[in-house]
Amino acid sequence: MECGIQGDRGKILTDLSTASVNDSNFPWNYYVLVNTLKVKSSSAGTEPHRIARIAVDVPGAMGFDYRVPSDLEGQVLRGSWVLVPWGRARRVGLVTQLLEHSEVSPEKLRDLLSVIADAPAPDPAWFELLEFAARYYHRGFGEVALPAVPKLFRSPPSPKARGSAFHRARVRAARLLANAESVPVSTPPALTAEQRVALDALVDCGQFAVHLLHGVTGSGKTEVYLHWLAAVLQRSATAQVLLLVPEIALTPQLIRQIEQRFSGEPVAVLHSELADGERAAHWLAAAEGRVRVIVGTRLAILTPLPGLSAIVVDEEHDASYKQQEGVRYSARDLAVALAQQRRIPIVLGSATPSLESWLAARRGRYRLLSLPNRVGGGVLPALHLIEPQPRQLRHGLMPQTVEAISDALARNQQALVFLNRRGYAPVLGCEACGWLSQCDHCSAYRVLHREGRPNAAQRPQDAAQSVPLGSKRTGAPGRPSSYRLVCHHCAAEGPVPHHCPECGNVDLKPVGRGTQRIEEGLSELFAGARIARVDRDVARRRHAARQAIDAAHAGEVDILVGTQMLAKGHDFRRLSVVAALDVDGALFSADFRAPERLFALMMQVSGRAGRGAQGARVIVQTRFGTHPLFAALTRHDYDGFADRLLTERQEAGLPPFMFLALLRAEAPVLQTALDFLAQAVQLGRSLASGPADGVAASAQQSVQVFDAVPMPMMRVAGKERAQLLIESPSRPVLHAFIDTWQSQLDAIRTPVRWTLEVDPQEI
DNA sequence: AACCGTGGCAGT
DNA sequence: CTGCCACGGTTG
Repeated sequence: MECGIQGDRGKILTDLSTASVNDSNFPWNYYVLVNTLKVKSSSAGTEPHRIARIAVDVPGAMGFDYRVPSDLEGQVLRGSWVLVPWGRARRVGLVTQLLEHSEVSPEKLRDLLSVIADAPAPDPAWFELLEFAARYYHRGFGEVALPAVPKLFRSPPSPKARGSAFHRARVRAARLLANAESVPVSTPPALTAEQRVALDALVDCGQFAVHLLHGVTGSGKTEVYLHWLAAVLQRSATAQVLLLVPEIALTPQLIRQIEQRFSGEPVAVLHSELADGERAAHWLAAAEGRVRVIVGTRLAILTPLPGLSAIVVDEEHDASYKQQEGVRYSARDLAVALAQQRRIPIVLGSATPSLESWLAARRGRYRLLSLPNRVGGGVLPALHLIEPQPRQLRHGLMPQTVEAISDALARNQQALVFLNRRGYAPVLGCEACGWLSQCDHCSAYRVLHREGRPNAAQRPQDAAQSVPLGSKRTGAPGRPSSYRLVCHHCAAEGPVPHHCPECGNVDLKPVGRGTQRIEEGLSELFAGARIARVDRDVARRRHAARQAIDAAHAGEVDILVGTQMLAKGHDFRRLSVVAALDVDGALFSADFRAPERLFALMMQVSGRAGRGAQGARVIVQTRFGTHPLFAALTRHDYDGFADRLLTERQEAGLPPFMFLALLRAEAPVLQTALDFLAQAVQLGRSLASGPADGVAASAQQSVQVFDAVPMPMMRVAGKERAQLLIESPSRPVLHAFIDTWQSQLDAIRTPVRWTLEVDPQEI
């Protein structure tokens, strides 16, 4: 079997780890200069090291220097976990460097307190990944490394606790390992010829290679992953495999399926919802190589995995791989960088790959594997576009939509109504004067929510009735229900005013529809049908969303209503109609990625239909049925759509042909943020057009600094925000630019809070 | 992030 | 004159 993509590794390196100084394109002098300023290098010597540079969990910090007490010399290594004094408190830190001298004045230096004896052994490969991420996202090592460590290991040991956090986690992990032995074993289904071809093409020989597994919904990508990972595990007793999944897909069902498939093989699960103790146990078991199968969401990529031998990123285009706070890393990109660093193969799977991956495949840097057909000969559902006519709409549905749902119910099949807008109505308005329920703190409307009513799934007989607003009860006797106005962007919420705050008119009307209102409408249109709603409001109540989904699987639900929470991973056997409402907003969004996301979402939503049922249909109510996006959707033509978008992106000078970074600023008053950004623009432009030996080697490698603009949602939670975009066709040039620019920005004394984001996904 | 010290301001 | 709060700088 051929291993890797011959002759192309250099290219991949340039693309994904261009901050690496190994790259010949890299402006060497520049980089070295910047980094000596940031991390003072040590001179090599034979004397024992006296100073340890230690990363702690502090924003913006590269590391802090401590003296190594003489009795600890030899125990303090790069990668050691240590306890250090921090002001009057203590902190856990990681040793990043050993030095002989510190630039810090001697009177400030303090001794580190102790080495945490039973912490995991230093993991150089993990450090290499963290260093890459810190460099790539222009953050301190500690900012990247410590959030990647479970909270229990980060907090200094309390004298009261018995044993160390590591010890307790190890005990727990042992229980996890013991339990795994007792899982019934499932025999893997036979692969289709198509799946077999894809599987055979996957490399499992310890070479770096990126495979893009492009398979339509229902084509059995998961089976290919699981077969491949099982084969990798079989090759070596110490091999570990990592399966990354989108947040929404990490369900107990998936975990169970994986546990059954890797019979007797314990599975570590890593995601942010885990309780602290559980997360610590799974993390430690993974970090010490005791668990060989690791399944997790984006944060799992930053776990030490000493035996890592293969990576799968499922639904690689999914937005949840992008961390949206703190260090805004992309777990998918880091996964590719990690695979390259560890010289192991990686599979990126999707029905609608990101344009970044698609381009890489088109250029031959990623190897494209296709699963164009559904397993079991299932056909993709037919797409129907219906233009909503205001006079014909009933509770937001066109007659054809109502009819399709009726048909499905009559044949004892299920329907899914998809609407990416939770709440009862997106706005409350006054008909007399035009007042709208604007949020006081954000540039957004407060959303009308209905509260105090159980999910219809639990009380299907409790049909909702239309009720005048302001009423404190629904038609259901004794069951109080009230409306509230809720801002989706800040914590603000409040009661519905009894009369218009502007003109006093008492006739306030909900404008538009959210999932709650659609749910209510459906229960009127389909009396007796069992309806369940799944959105973030339902999911807030523990297990409620899962119960609704389980009920749907069990055939106890006729119509599912929900947001994109319903779009992924679920495979409803009897689902034959999917209706998507109100998707038009995304067609004309200011964000250039909106069409790409809408296409992926529509493919995913429609993929829910027809897996078990014949003649499945997807109905999209849109006023823009002639939009090329829908033509491509109708033909199930991702390739054509993606190629077309790539052409547009190339012409417009946008990713994946350009590399972007975003400087965001927020302040109580917009102008303050804009003033700061104006300085940043000035500094940036003189830097970009600087001397010939500066950042811009040629016009083709230049950095362009755009003007600062208010963010699309200018005000959130009382803060006004603005941003400025920089771009370059060369990643190394962009990174070198940011290094200098960032240090210039650091020197500006300003009350403005600013952050720099590399590879922003939302603009 | 969490903590401390400073300085401005209001209230006694 | 005292007490409180807000802000900004530091943590090695």
